Amino acid sequence: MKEQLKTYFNRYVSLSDNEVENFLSNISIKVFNKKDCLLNQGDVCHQRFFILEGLVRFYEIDDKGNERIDLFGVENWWITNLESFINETPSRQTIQALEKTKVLCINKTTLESLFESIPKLERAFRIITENMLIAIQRKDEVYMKQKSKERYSSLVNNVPRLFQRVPQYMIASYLNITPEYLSEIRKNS
Amino acid sequence: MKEQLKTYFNRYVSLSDNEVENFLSNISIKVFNKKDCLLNQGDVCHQRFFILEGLVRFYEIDDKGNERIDLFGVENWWITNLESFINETPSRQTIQALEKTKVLCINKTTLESLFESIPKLERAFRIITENMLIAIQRKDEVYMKQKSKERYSSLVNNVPRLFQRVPQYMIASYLNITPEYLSEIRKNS
DNA sequence: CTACCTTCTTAAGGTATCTTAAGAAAAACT
DNA sequence: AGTTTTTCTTAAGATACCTTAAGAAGGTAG
Repeated sequence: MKEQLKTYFNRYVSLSDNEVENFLSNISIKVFNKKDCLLNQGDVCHQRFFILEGLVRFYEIDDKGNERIDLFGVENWWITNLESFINETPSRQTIQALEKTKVLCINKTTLESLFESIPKLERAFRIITENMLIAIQRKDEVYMKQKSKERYSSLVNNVPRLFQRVPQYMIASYLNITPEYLSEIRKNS
Repeated sequence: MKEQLKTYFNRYVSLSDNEVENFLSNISIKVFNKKDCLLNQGDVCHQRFFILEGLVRFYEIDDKGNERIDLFGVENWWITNLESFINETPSRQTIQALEKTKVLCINKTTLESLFESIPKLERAFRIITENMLIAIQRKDEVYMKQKSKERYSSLVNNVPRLFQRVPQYMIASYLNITPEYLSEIRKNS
């Protein structure tokens, strides 16, 4: 686990063993079973989670009671509701484990004090946030510009593994299509 | 101008006069006329721009030759093609001035060396990036979940000033609606 | 093995939105 | 003031996608 984290951070900055130890001593590990929620809609998100193993979804429920999935989180991703985390406002979204999921948890004040003591960690988070921004902009490019059928094939081409781990109706929700129409699309392709 | 920048950064971190001076001595100022491009599709984006005065749009052209506006940049916003800037890959988007626009320009290596010499500046950019991420997630919430009519009224309510500065067909593009249909929506509301 | 629950498919009819085409209005030049 | 260019509107017909409803298939639990 220490190795996994070190390898991960070394993509962005070089942390010494000491710094990794310091980081680790400030975080906790939690395991969520399938269907458990890491964060409930309405609650303030006090933590950032780093997914060691497993899979989660970040979703919201609209006025008609339909779920809409914004994002899946897999191994080696940080996940949180950033708006709720930063402003300490109630989350409009839920984060739920879709498999048994093991995460690192770090809360806001701890993270801020770690940024003081390990500046390279703040750099890593600056870069990680930039990468998240790029990822969401890329998703938008696809989703704003393309029709359902094309969004579906983008996903098939870019993240084929997802289809083995997630039921099709959740893929549909993530693609912003009804499950019925996704079924239709798949029949004709 | 120095004051504008100082006020801006002080939202996030407290920079001393010296640090602001240091920052200023490393940047340049440019003025773009209406319709000038800050960045052309196909070019690598080597700079980040801070808008002192004016208005720009960030847009791309799809396969059918239609423009799609991702984002407007107004006073006190940083704008860049982050993906192109970070990976040094050709930009799929163009950044164009919609009014006479005065910007600060800072290039990548300069910014990185400033991060070394002024750690608080890196913190400011970490926070600025987080806020951009939140803004884009909020936009997505509206755009994925809501129908055209609702997207239009969200924009009217949240950024009414935009309508005085931008032609309606660009609003339509930003809302991901055809100009004809936006016209229809406005008629019935 | 049977029963239940979750997920996926099919099809008919409806609606939001686009496409095309044309003209009106407004703004920008000369 | 007149001409050109840009922007906005209107309307008819097309299409992508949704809604509803029902049943099929597959998994899980008693």
